[in-house]
Amino acid sequence: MSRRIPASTIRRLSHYLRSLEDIEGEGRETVSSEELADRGQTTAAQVRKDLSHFGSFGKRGLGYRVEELRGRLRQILGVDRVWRVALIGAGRIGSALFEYPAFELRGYECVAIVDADPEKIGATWGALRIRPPEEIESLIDTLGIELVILAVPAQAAQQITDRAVHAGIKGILNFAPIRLKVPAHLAVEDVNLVMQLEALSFAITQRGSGD
Amino acid sequence: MSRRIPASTIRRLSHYLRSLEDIEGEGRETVSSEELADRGQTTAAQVRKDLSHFGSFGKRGLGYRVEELRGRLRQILGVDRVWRVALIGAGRIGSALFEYPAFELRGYECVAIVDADPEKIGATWGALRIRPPEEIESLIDTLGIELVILAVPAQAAQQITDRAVHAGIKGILNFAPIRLKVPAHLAVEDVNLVMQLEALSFAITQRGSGD
DNA sequence: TAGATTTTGTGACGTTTTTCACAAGTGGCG
DNA sequence: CGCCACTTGTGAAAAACGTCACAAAATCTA
Ligand SMILES: NC(=O)c1ccc[n+]([C@@H]2O[C@H](COP(=O)([O-])OP(=O)(O)OC[C@H]3O[C@@H](n4cnc5c(N)ncnc54)[C@H](O)[C@@H]3O)[C@@H](O)[C@H]2O)c1
Ligand SMILES: NC(=O)c1ccc[n+]([C@@H]2O[C@H](COP(=O)([O-])OP(=O)(O)OC[C@H]3O[C@@H](n4cnc5c(N)ncnc54)[C@H](O)[C@@H]3O)[C@@H](O)[C@H]2O)c1
Repeated sequence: MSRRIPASTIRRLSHYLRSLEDIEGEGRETVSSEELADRGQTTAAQVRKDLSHFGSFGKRGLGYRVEELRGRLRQILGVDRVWRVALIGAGRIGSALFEYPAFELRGYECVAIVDADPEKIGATWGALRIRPPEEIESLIDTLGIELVILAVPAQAAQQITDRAVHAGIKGILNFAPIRLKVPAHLAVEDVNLVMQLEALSFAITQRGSGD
Repeated sequence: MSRRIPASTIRRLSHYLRSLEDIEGEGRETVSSEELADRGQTTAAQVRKDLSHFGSFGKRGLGYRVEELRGRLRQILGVDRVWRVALIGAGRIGSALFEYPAFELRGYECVAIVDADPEKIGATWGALRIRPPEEIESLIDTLGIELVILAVPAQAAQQITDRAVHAGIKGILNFAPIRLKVPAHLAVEDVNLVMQLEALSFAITQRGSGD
């Protein structure tokens, strides 16, 4: 039951949640920390330590009730409710994301799409009409949007961010390869695929030369 | 000059490299650890420690010569050469990635596209023709492919991986939301956007209830 | 009920990573 | 040249994170 939670713990909690869904799908009722560890590339002690930051959810000798733990994790991760999301940038990556069903399945509901291209503004994607950037603030405000998926070119990203932040959003999933300047309290997750490719080439290069 | 390098160091090195490119674009010749730190959301001491794992590249009193450090980082990260990449899965995310210029700019050159859909096989994207999965091994072999960008549905991912690994690839950028089973020496980077959204909703939820 | 068996929750411990602090280089300038 | 201002590189200290080991709780068996 501690205060500051390591980011690595949060990542693992997401894995545990996915594993629990799988296990529930298999019809199982309980699960041990050891099994969760096996499915998540970690150790049983780590699983228990991770969970212990938030309380004690298991029964000694038995393990965890799958359904209960799943509910607890959803609560902890804040996915026990619907999050209203705006997609800003209806380009290549934006359209792939929009059609990706996994987001909505997890409670992230895209309720607005914004793009600056006059050719795109007004077009309909699913049930949504693409809106111009001028409407960002009012959309966020009237639709109660808390999260933004930012998929615009790098040079537009900071400006859009400032406006979204000003309108009261709470978190950003940022695809633009820049470090956004935001108030300290705001949550930002960067998706940087070039960095991940570089991690791969480093690992491969290192391995070859190192030992 | 140590042996085992933290993953967080590698991530920061990528940031430093990008910052150095910006700085070079601004026409500057030298840079201090402090300025690199400011641009990278870290500290000057951390920058110096990160670099010190690989040697000493700066001059006391002066800082680092931008061009030289950039070259060293490219060498360290293994991006001082071209990496041949296969894109497997020519769907929504695959097509966004294929058209993303940042990869090629950094030396990741897509030299093959594979998809299982008969409607897609044979189509041309840029200068490439989409190949059927049966050809994975021979493409990897004859084209000298070392990296795979895996953008197929989760249920196909492991099978494709096994074949690519068998054919000798060295790293995988994996978009499928499963943990791939690969030999220990193989480099895998997972892109898991749902996990990143969950990190956001956790941070937001936590902040609200915590303090 | 007693004893064997299982598995959690957690304090203590060990390792990794970050931060700190400063001696030692470097160039500029009077 | 000698001093000053600046900045690196790096041991040592601190903090963060992960692992271990075991008492405690729960079930099962007979
Ligand atoms: N394509 C990829 O695979 C990929 C991968 C990782 C990151 N990214 C990053 O994601 C961002 C978008 O990439 P993309 O490939 O989809 O580019 P894209 O050009 O296909 O799409 C960008 C969209 O943003 C719109 N836009 C531009 N300025 C805008 C503004 N001020 N307000 C609202 N909309 C605006 C454009 O009209 C366009 O529709 C870029 O920052 C890119 O670096 C792309
Ligand atoms: N769309 C997104 O925004 C997004 C985001 C993150 C992760 N992902 C993941 O990326 C993967 C692809 O997603 P998508 O949205 O592009 O799906 P998609 O259905 O649009 O594309 C998948 C492609 O893979 C091809 N394919 C299927 N089986 C194959 C096989 N055995 N060999 C070769 N090709 C095969 C299909 O023909 C299709 O073209 C999925 O695992 C998904 O979970 C998608």
